[in-house]
Formats: sequence, structure tokens, C-alpha cells
Amino acid sequence: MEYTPGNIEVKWRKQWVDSKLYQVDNESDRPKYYVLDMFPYPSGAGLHVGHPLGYIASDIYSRYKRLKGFNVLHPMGFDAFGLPAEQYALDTGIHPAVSTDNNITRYKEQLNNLGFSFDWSREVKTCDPDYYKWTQWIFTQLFEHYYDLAADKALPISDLVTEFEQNGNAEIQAATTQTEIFSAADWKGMSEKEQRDILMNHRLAYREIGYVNWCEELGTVLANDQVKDGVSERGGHPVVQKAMPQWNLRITAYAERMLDDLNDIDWSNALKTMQRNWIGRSEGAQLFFDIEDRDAQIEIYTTRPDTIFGATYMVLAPEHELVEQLTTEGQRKDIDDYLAYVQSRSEIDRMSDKQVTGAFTGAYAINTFTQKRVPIWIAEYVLIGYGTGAIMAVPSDDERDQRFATKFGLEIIPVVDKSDYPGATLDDKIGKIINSDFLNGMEVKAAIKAITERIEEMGIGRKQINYKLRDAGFSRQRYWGEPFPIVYDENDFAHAVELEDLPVVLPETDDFKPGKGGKSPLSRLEDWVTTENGYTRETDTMPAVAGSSWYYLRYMNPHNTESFASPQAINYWQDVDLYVGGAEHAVAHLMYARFWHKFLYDLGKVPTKEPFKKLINQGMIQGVIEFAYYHKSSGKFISEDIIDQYDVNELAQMPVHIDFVTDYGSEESYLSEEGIEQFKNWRPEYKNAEFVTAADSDRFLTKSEVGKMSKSKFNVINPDEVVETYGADVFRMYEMFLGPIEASKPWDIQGITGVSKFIRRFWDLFFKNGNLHLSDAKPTKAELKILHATIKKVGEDIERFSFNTCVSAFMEATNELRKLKCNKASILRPMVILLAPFAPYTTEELWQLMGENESVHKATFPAYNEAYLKEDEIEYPISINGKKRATAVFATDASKDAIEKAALELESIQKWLEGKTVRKVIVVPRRMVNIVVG
RNA sequence: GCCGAAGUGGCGGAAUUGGUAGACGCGCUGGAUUCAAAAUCCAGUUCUCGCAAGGGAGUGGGGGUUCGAUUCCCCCCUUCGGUACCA
Repeated sequence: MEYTPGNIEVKWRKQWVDSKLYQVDNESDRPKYYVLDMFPYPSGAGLHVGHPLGYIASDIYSRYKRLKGFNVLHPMGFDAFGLPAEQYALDTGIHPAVSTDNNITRYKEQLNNLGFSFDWSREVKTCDPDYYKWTQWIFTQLFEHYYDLAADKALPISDLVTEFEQNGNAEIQAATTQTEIFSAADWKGMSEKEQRDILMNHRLAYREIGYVNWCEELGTVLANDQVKDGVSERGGHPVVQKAMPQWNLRITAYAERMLDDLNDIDWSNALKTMQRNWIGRSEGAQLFFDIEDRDAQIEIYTTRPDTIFGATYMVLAPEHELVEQLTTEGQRKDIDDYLAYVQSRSEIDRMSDKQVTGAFTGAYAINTFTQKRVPIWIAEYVLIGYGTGAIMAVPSDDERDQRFATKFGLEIIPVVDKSDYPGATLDDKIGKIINSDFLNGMEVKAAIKAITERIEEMGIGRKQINYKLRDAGFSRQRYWGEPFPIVYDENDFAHAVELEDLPVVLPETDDFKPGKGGKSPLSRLEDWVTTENGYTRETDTMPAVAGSSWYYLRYMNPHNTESFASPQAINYWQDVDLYVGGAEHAVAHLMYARFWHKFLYDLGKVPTKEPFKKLINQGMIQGVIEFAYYHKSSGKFISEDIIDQYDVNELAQMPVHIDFVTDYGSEESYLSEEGIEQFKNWRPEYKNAEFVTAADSDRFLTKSEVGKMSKSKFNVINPDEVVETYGADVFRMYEMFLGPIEASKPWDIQGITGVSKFIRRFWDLFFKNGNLHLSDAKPTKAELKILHATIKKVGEDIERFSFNTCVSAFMEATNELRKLKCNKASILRPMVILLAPFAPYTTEELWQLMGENESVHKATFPAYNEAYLKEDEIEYPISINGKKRATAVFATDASKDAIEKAALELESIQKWLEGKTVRKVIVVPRRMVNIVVG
């Protein structure tokens, strides 16, 4: 019988759906195992060969776990809200819901072609009201809770109100921006607005006016991680700071727990480090300095209080609230000029040239320890958002302070002697303290402890832990996202929408243009904005990370209408055992998901502290990028995400010209007329696109390189074509065969013939002259050895996610069985099961041809028998001084002495021993022999 | 700059606890089959000296530990990823 993957795939795909093969119950006597893929954003470009890499790996692992007797949850869904669909709608008028739906259909088809064992009955889409009802509900819970630092968990706001009414806030330790202390009487005397403002300062989801990254071009606010080098990550548009009321999530309340619990999860070092850096914990001291002739103090934060005797000046961030008050008349002009300069500096300027700039306020602080007057400066190198927005500058032991002091001629007093540590840099926290009174002679570490204690005794400051992590701006001025479950009353007080009124459904419109003054398109829909009881709705929508922060929980019980998932379902599935996805989500998504999970844990809604026990980042399959692209009329680069929304033909027809630059061959080759011709031959689908030639292209430069596969880079290889030619099983195995799952590698179709050959050869073991031809004869020792060695190897390699070596093992076994002309059912039957996770279609077909009725995917993974792997004899390498000179075969149970004696007598060894003395002979049984001569 | 990961034939990669470096596959070379090609099959393929037998070198570079190092330690170089005035 000929191997026809196309027919086999169609047949089994239907059969698997009809028999609900991959549907999984929330009850089982089998142990549970939850394998999750990061769900995709369904872009218009469809899948390329890079996408499925992680899905294939997780599918193999899921199938393996099923064969091993686990009840495996392996779901899939779509991260369906997001900016690209909205941008596409603005350009084409096609509603995001429509384009998203089309894209999802396409994705599902492509995913199914690859034979993934997803339980589609559990599919979730973040844009589905039945789903985002619960995204909104979790938001209302964040709104109704505060973080209690004493209990170290989230508690209801109502508890806080009770406490305020009874005791004021003196006893409360909470994650808050509230600094003033008030009594119960104070509280009761406050206006409703004052009370509500204080409560807002405590909520885990809170509204605050703040500076946000405003992108005029996109008409929206961007998260910090969506801004790169002062321009938007999508599109590369300029971003400026703008004051707007924003919803924020108090993720900083969870900083410490997110840091601590990293120790308990099985993630890569690289990823954990990234998260640790992002959280950016630092220990130090926060303290006040008096200001000369002023009734004010400067509060600063430092990690090096031990160097306080070297603090010869102070620096405030330009935006610091004291700047106005401190500036003397004589310095007024300097300061105003400097503030104007800072205003004029865009983010890009700040990033690209870090100049040493600043201005003197004219005021002096008193260094409490030296009693010297130290000048107070402002400078842009001090950031308003970190610590207290003010520093004590120690130019002797801080590189930035040193540069600054040198430029402006400020005093430098050395306070740390590092002569005992040659090679130590300025930043290293080592050395002996000098010129510092009672700290003199102490090591840095001891001095930090001593001075911090002294500061606390003196009542001028305290030990303080700071984090780089910022609270998360959660408002987006867009249409295509979850509406906030928030309404405002006539006093503009925010109220959470009650559960029975959820979801707040995203209203219909066909006008997706940004609203006026940075408002979302929803603000135009007046009927929707005003509720029945006269309240006003929040018109911003949530960012894309909202829906992806908890989707793994919804899969556990996706159709529940009473809660986000039933307690029984959550209790059964617990958490994700294996999470597979790209490293590009290392920070944002994984931080939010961990934060939400911990919050739900505090509420008693989930049983585990962490959502994802083990995480694997699959590498990217890269393409060769041959050119740059930009929007010709605006002269701006086009965001790849946005281009990905478009069909190839649409792109070619676009009034926006896509221009190509490349150094394929040489820098000019595609820029010349000839080069463009060459390119069009290579990619005929772009024959209608307009190209620029070298003369027009002086403003952009890009070289060819290996990089991300993306439609915008015109280097996409579509898996459908590969599947068409070779079959899904070959495609799956080839992607695994390319290399370790975590490594990135360029796609090269050439090698696929090796895998294709392998599958055909494996298939051919079962047939003779086109007919099934299996033997019931007893297997030989050699055949059993091949089988059992493969069972052992494949089982162990799957466990350690080494799928590329599994494929090698299959090839080896097949080659050997072929040499032995093995057609014995007792060997081939377990081989089919072994191969089933990798090649689900082919093995299912062979399994049925062997007369089985149940699916091979319900079989049991075979066990290996060590007895079959035993060798009678082992070939030993024999080395002289570590260099292999001969090999010799000895019985497995030969004694060390016997091996040593025999090895020394070998003719091929003897000649190396002539005239030398044997000093030592090392025999490692079953491994090797090394003879040391001299 | 800082943090992290990595560097092995012409190419993708293997070597799981320090024990025969280069498994498996691609490519290439030669052969079989064919009118021919594709496909398929067989053999060879780290470099280098040599007709061969047999030497020499070899896992980014330099040192070290060890009977023995791709693997452990120190220094340096390169590439990729993250991050960037965080006091």
C-alpha cells in the first residue's frame, strides 16, 4: 500500500472529531496533567512555519502523557482583542469582530491540519462577552480590594472602611499612596469625596491622573513596554507624556511575592532573571535632609547610606514638587531655562544622548552628618518616578554623580577605600569606609547596617525597599477591547458594575476613529455611555493583557455561567503543569498572569500560588529578512503587526507603497531596476507592488539578516504548502528535528526529505508488494534490543523535552529494522505507539491496518525491559595517556584485572609501550581503559 | 554599560553523571537502476600528511584542575536575547 498522507489525514481528522477523541472530562481516576500553549493573536496573515513549533512540542507531550495514563487538559483559544484588528478596521471599514472571526476560522483550520489534539469544546476567545464578563468581574474584584501588608494579602475595601471608622488609618499597613495619618474622628468628618479619594488610593484597581505615554498618531496611550526608545513599538510613532485620568492596577503590591515565588517554579534561568530585573528590588534607606532657611525637608532614597559623609550635594528631579519653592530669585532664570530645556527634550533625545545637564536652585540642604551646607540642584538624570525623585549625590562613589560633579565643579570627598580590592569598580559594594567619623574602618556592608540604625535612632529616616516595577496603566482609548465595568455617578464617583449586570457588552459601532482629546471611540456612543439610572460609563477599554491574564483558568470550565470556573473544576485541574510559548511574553503577560493568579489566590478562588509550574520558551523559526519596508508617503516605517493584517494581494494593491531595500548579493542589487526585476521573479505575488530605487532610498537602511518570520518581512513560509507536499506528520517531525525546542533557528526546507524518507521507510516495514505483510514469528534478540532501546530513549527524551533526538532515535531504529527485514507484529506494534505522539495520522492508519479497533492515541506507552538491552560483550576504547590508540572487545562481566591484563597484551598497544614505563592503568568497567606511561 | 543564553564538520545538530567527539539528517562524492532525468537503493564523507599501513591536529581563543575535559575553574573574544541614568 502506498503512503498517501493527504488521504489518511482527511480520514482521521473527521474520525477524531466524530468520536470526540480529544475531549477531556473534569473527572477521572487518572492523574491530571495540564499542558497549555500561549494562545495566539489571530492575525490576518495566518500561521507561518514558526508558529507551530511550540504547539507541536506541547502536542507531542500531551499525547505522550495520555499514553502514560494521564487525564490531559490540552486546550486552545484566541487572544482576540487588540490594536491590529482595530487599525485594519480603520483602513478597510471591516469590523474588528468580523476580521477577527475570519482570522480565527483560518487559524483553526490550519491548526487542525497539523493534527493537534486540542479539546476544541473548551475553546475560549477573549472578545466573547461570555468570556470577558469574567475579565470584567475580576477587575471589579481588584477595584473592591486593597492590599494589606500586615496580612500580606488582598482584603476587601469594606474591611478598610470599618477600620477607618473605628481607628482611622494609624494601624493599617497597606499598599497605598496615602501618606497622611488620620483618626476615626477625622475620617467621619471628611466629605464623601475626601473619603472616596482615600479609598481610591488603596484599591488594587484605581483611577489616578498621571502622566501616560501618549501617541498622537495612534490616538492612544501605550504601556511602557509598548514604547521602545521613545517611539511606539507598533508603528514607530513618536510618544510624548500627557496627563490623563487612568485606571491602574496596583501590581507593585505583589512585587515581593512575585519575586519570592520565582524560586518555586520550574522556569528557565534567563526568564526568571528577566522577571527579577523587571521587578528590580533594591534595599536602602529613605531619609530627610533639612533645608537651610526653609521650613521644608528633602526626602531622598539611597542604597548606599554608608557613603552619606561623602554627600556633597543634592539633586531633585526637574518635576519634583519642591523645585518651585526652593528656587532663589538669583537662580530663577537658570532654573526656568533648564525646565524649558527638559520640556523640549523628547523621550528619544533623553534615550539617545545622555548628556550631563542640570541647574542650581540656589538653595542649600544641611548634611545631617557632616553639618555642611550642600547645594541643591535639579537634573534630568534623577527620575521623578523612582524612589522619592530626589537623591543625595556622592560623587566619590557613584559614576553619575561623579560625572555631574566634575562638570559643575562640585566637591568630591572620597569615603570608600578600595585599595584592598584591586580591580573593583565604583559600583561594587566593597571597601573600607574613610573620612566618615564613626563609620571609619568599617567594611561597606557593616557600615550600611550601622548608619541605617543610626538614621532610625535619630528619627530622620528608615530602612526602605524599593522596586523598579511600576503600577500598570490599564486604560486604552480604543474600541476593540473589554469595556471597563465601571460607571460614574453625578459626583464622578466610580462604582463597579454588579455581577448581575455583567458583562458590560462592547457596543456596536462602525466608527473606530479615536475620540476627541484622547478619548476612546466609545465616548461618541452617547446612548451607551449614559445608563438607565443616569450614570455615565467609563469609555476606555482594557489592554490586550487583560484577557490573557486568566484564560488558563477558563479552559478548566469554559461554559460556566455562574463563575469564571467552578471551584470543583479549578480544584481538579489546579494549575498549568506545562506552559509553552514564546519568550517575547517573558515580562508583560507572565507578570500580569502571575499577579492576577496571586490575587485570586488571596480571594480563595484558586488553590495554588503560581499559575504555571513549568514553562518552556520555544525558539523562533527564523526567516531570512531581505529588505526594509516603510510608508512612502509619510516616510515612516510600517509596523509589522499592522502589515500582518493584510492579505498579500491587498498589500500589493495598497496606495501605501511598500519599498524594498536589500543587500541580497550586494547593497544595490534589489535597488537597481535589475534587482527589482529579480525580486519580482523571486516573489511574483509582488509584481504589482511599487518599488523605490536607490535614488529614493537614502532615508532608510537595512541589511539582510536571519530574523523573525513575518509577513512584513516577506519571508513567511506557509505550513499549508509544506503539509500539502509532505504531509502533516512529516512537517511535525521535521520541525522537531531542526534542533532543541528552546533554540532559534532559520527555516531550511532542504532537510525535510530526510524525515520524509524516514516516514516512508517506517511505513514500508509493514508492507510487501503493496500488501500488508506482518509476521507473528518470535522476535530475535537483535530485534528486541532495537525495540527496547528505542522505548527507553524516546521515553526519556520526551520527558526532558528533547524531541529532536527522539526523531533521530526513530530513524536509527527504522534503519536497523529495515536491515533486519523485520516485519514482526510484536516489534512493530509497540513501535507504532511510540511514534504516535509525533506522527498521529500515520500511526493511526497503521494501527487500524494492524486490526486494532480503538485509536492508537488511547493505547498504553510500552515499557522497556532492561534485560533486552544487556550486552554480552562491550567494545572498550584503549587509550595511552588519554589518547585513544586501539579498541578491544571484552565480556561485560570481565574483571578489572582481566581487562587490564588483556589490554596491556594487545599488539596494537604493545608498540606504544616500547621503551616506556607503565605507571598506572585506569579501567572503568563498561566504559574505557586508559594506560598512563612515562 | 549591566544581566542572561550560546559558540562543535560545508550546513542543522548529537554526546543525559568528566570516559571512543561528530549520533541522526541535509549537502557533497562515487556506484547501482534508467534511453535520460527525477525518485529509489548501496558505499564514502572533521581537517590534514600519506599510494597504503599509519601519523598529526581538532569542540571560539588562552591558561588551569584531572589518568582523562565539548562537559569543571579562571581570563579573553564573538553572536543572540533582555535592559538601560532605578540612586
